[in-house]
Amino acid sequence: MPELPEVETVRRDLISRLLNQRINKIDIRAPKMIKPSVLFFKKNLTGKSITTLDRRGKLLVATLSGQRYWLLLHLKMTGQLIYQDKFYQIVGGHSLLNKTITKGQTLENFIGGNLPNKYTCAIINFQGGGRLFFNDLRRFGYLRLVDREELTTIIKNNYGPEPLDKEFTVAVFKKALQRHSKNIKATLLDQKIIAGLGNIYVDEVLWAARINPKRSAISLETSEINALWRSIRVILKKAIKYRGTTFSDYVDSFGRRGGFSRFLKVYGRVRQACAYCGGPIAKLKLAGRGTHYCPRCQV
DNA sequence: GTGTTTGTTATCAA
DNA sequence: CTTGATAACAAACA
Repeated sequence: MPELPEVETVRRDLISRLLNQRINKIDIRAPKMIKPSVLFFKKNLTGKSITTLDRRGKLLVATLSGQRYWLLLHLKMTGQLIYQDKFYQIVGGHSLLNKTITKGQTLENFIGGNLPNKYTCAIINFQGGGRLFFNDLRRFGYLRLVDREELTTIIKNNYGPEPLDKEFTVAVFKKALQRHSKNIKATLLDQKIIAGLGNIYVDEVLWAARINPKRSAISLETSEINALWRSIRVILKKAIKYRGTTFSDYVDSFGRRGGFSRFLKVYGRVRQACAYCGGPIAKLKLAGRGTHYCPRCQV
């Protein structure tokens, strides 16, 4: 599931690969995922280039040349953005970049096979021969072209502070938590309160801070808020460093799995031993989501 | 056929 | 106003 570290990994890689290249041709295979319409999308994207690529929470925001429209890309649950330049070739049934595989990557790190595949929803072709594939098995994701006003409104109405920004101080965090009486799991999943966390990282940061996911946000002590704030920062940064978590479908822009999966302490580890106390990790449903935690450590 | 997986939005009830 | 629960979206898997 692409959350902040996964989207950030894709963003950084794409910046170094496709910025300022002219978009030549757009191939849409799943029209429902294109907003406001395929016709409008093609008309206003063709001939442009992406001049900057930013991220707000889990949303990618591409500024287009001309500064009239912005391209929003959301991967939702199973979306992938895979970029292949003109040097890609087929090796052992997989689409691979020569340069990448010589750096010590193995075939096992790559999933997805040749592109396009049956999950390819859109292909953006660039002048230099590069191609950006937007794949989405469950088709929840979207590509959306917006003007400046829509962009401002969308970001203002839907996204709280960026957890890795300087502005996200522990004081800001504390103030936000104290406005909510719902459980801390649901609070951290709320993108308006803090942007970018999803189900995996919420479970992980709560375990690291030893806070029970059922606790109400407003009930947290100052020491617990401090611990939680630190856990969020440390875990997100480490997850970015290791290029995100692959649990099912996420891959980076090279089609590679994330490296953070082996650092997961609770997510997907029900009945396995807690790294703190050795007791079994439990699982329950909270905020409509599978919630993993250690009942002995997280009180 | 049933339940489970989740990012996000919509809807309804309390 | 808040919250919580549920469904919807879509596809795969056990």
